[in-house]
Amino acid sequence: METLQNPPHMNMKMKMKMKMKMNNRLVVCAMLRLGFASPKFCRAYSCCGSSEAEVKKGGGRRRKSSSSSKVVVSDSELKQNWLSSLSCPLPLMTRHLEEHNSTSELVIGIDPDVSGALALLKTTHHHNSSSSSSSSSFSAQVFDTPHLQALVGKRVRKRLDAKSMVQLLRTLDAPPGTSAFIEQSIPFPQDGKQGWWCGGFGYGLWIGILVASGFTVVPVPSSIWKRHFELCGSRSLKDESRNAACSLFPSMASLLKRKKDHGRAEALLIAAYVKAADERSNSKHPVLTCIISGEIDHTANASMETGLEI
Amino acid sequence: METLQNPPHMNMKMKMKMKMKMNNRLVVCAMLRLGFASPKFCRAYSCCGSSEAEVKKGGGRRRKSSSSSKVVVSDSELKQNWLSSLSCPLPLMTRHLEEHNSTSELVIGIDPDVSGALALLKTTHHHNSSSSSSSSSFSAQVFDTPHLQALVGKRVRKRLDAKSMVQLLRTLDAPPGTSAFIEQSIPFPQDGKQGWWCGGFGYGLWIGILVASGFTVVPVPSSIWKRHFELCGSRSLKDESRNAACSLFPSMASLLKRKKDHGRAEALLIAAYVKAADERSNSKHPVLTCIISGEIDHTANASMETGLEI
DNA sequence: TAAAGATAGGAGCCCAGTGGGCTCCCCCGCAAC
DNA sequence: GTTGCGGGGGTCTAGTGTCTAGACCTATCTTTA
Repeated sequence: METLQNPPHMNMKMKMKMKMKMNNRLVVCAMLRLGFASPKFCRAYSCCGSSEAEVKKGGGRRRKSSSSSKVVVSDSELKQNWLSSLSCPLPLMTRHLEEHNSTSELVIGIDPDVSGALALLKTTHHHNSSSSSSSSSFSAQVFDTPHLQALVGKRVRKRLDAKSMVQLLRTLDAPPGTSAFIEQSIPFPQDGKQGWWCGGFGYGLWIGILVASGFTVVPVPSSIWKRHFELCGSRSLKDESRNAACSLFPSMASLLKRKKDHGRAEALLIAAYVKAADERSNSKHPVLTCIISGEIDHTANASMETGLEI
Repeated sequence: METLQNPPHMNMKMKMKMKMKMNNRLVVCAMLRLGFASPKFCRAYSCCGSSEAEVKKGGGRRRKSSSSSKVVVSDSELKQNWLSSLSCPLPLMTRHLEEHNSTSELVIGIDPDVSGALALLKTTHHHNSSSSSSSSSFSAQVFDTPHLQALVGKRVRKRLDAKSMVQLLRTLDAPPGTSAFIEQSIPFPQDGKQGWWCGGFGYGLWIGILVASGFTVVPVPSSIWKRHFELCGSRSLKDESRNAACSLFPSMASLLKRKKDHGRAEALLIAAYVKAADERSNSKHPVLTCIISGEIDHTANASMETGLEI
């Protein structure tokens, strides 16, 4: 007997619309706090101060030559849909979230290159009763991305090791829904095809593993955190980023001595940037626990009308 | 406090070597049965009839210009390492494997393109006591790969939907270790960079999701199953593959009527090819339960000396 | 092993015999129906 | 909405805003220390 079952992604557009109505405010506010969303992006959301009509108009771009008004969703909706497609709740996620000790926040930064790295920042808040300022200590870890030698064509090349990546993530013992910030793969036009392929492969492999493992994935363009650390200068950016990581994490200087430790520095800086943006927002809870908003999608059919707040 | 922990992929080479000693025979025999391994490839394995010295010599390629003998592992080892890096045992996998009802075999075929599909073939063996021939019925399902509209540059493009892919895989209710055969992404040199990027992205995303979800991933070049179904002809291969899928799965003809159903046909044919190769081998158990061999790696430290057989 | 510099690159299988020969897409934008 | 055809293509953010300017890599291979 051969059958076709409707996959769960059918009627996605309708589900997305409903979910967005519920989650827009949380997600956009989180992105605002992080500095990921440009004012224009947020203005397009009705919950952030603009009119609903502005949402329907779309972002005003990409109609350079297409005169037909085939745009049914706005740019903001597209961005939001893409972002929310990068986090998938684990079956037991809700319970774990409640059991999660919220006094320590985990942030993961990932450089997805084949010589990249994964950085884990654990921030523990100490609410000092004797002073009004609450200090926070953090521990940082960095792991080189597991890779192996593979035979591609007639050559031996480095490829990411999916199994070891999965096992590495499991050893982190991060609670489900932990936010993983991954640098976007944006190759240059003059780069070779193999560079483009590898960029997409590493990016996709990390996203797939993270989403399937229950993490909340947020892509970050490299220019974002580089500007934050004032690394957008002209010369020797690789060395500058390593120096910046050394000054932020002095005890990791021994791990950042070599040129080839650039990937470690990048992963650390991504995580550090997110942490800085998080603390700047004065939020009491981990910022990106809001972004996930995945369990709402999971229970949308049951509590569609009441699930406006987590 | 900042620390660096040695990731679990350290000493990978040594671990790989030990694991290969244990798993070579099983994996290679499985690949032989499937027709994935060329005779030359298998000859390089001592367990398949050749001498150990031949293994150490390497594959005899890729030393076109490099006169230095820097090759320390053979081509076969590289291939095997890559293959074994594409399956990761779930923590509770061993138990689930034993509980798995072995009279039904699942095979997953995947076309990783953005308009691709996933095919699920479930074979149920009927051992008819009245006749000597054991018949087998199978059910086929096919799912379009979930995708969404994303804003890339100033354009709207189709991108794979990671969350829906994960949820789709969960609805399959496949036992851990189920084999997923995914078509390899091999772009052409004259193809554009975006094609190369997308090929790598879809390939990596599927692999990441599958490995993290506990599936056993086996990449399959498209030429393999196309030759098996004698589709390597010259003209209108897209239509031919759809016709072939229709004849193999007559009741799915309604799902393969359009040109754009090419991805469904490809996924079905990949799964059908694997099933055919599986049955041709007259194996009593699902062939690729052997390939996983992941739990050996998981317990290698404990039972390194005794774990020669599963 | 690490670094620097320069350019932007297929990959896989089979057969015959350690290289040759042959195969294979994909994405994306636009126009037409 | 689907098909057919033809060529191989950056993308992102922020500002001077419904466009422009300026920013950003990567992989792979060879040589040198």
